[in-house]
Amino acid sequence: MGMRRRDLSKVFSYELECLPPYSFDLTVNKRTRFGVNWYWITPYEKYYKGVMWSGIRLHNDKPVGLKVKATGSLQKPKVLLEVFSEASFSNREEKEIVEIVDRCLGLKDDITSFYMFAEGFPYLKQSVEDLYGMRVCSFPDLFSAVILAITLQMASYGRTERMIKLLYRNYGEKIMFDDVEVTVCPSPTRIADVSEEELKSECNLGYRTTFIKACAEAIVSQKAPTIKELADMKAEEAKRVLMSLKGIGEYSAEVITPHTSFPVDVWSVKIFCQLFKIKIDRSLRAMIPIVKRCASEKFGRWQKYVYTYIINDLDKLSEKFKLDI
DNA sequence: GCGTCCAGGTCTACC
DNA sequence: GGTAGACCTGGACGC
Repeated sequence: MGMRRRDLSKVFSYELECLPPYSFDLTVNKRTRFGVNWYWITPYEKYYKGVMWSGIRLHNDKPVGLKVKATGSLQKPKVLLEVFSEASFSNREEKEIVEIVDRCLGLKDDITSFYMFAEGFPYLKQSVEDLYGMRVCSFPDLFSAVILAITLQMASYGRTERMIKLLYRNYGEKIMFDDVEVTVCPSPTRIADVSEEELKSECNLGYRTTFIKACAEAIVSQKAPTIKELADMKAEEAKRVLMSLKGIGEYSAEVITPHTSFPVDVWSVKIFCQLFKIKIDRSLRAMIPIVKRCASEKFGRWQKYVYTYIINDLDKLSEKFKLDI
């Protein structure tokens, strides 16, 4: 395979505005699932002393290095972004990069309204206290979202992480900037060019291989929308379009969509039934639509925030609310 | 140790 | 318009 490494240099910096309260640390360094840290943009990014080095791809697949840090305080937050690349950017590209980072950091989310809403639910009140300032992160592009959604299917946390890391290691790209090395997401073009046999054996993807490849091809041939296009659609429309991709069912569409959603699976449905006091009177899989309906009625536009705050606070919630996980 | 079972979802093929 | 059964890999469990 022999991954070439690109050396990038600084092109521009930008100060992003964000609505308080904002915790950069809790947002980019989510400690989900009992001490396990989840990545912000790539599993190979570096986070050290409040500074994040990560990388995205632009529309033309060109890798871009990001150095992001928060200055100021929870109540007077500022985010400083430095951008690295092999070549300079057009104004439009600069704008695209800033928009992606803004969205991935959830900077413009009206979190104060969510916190007021959360007052009405004891478990949310607790989570807000525990994770004060945390935002929901969006995805930089459709393909990285698709990779996560598909590798989450029918797999333990360990297996998901292994598949993702193999995909990034084998087919992603190494970039070096600010003396830090980061591996970015594979481009859909690269994955579309790899044979199914190779992809399957190199990344242990199992039957998910076909799904990943079909999605990569749909993106390359522009049959799939961009994240931005999905965001501009109505929520139901975005979900419908996502579900028309091979390997993307309801759960994956809800993981990927930039709109609010509640991506319950057979593992998390048990937790939500306990918190929402829903009686488990059938198989866990059959409980999923019931829990989803309940979440939609109770939480409306805050569903994704509710989901993320609960899932990221299970250590404390399970203790306090005696959850059987 | 070695087989067997089945999972944190989706598709296909049947009603 | 709804649902059983197959599907990769690999961890859990029975012997």
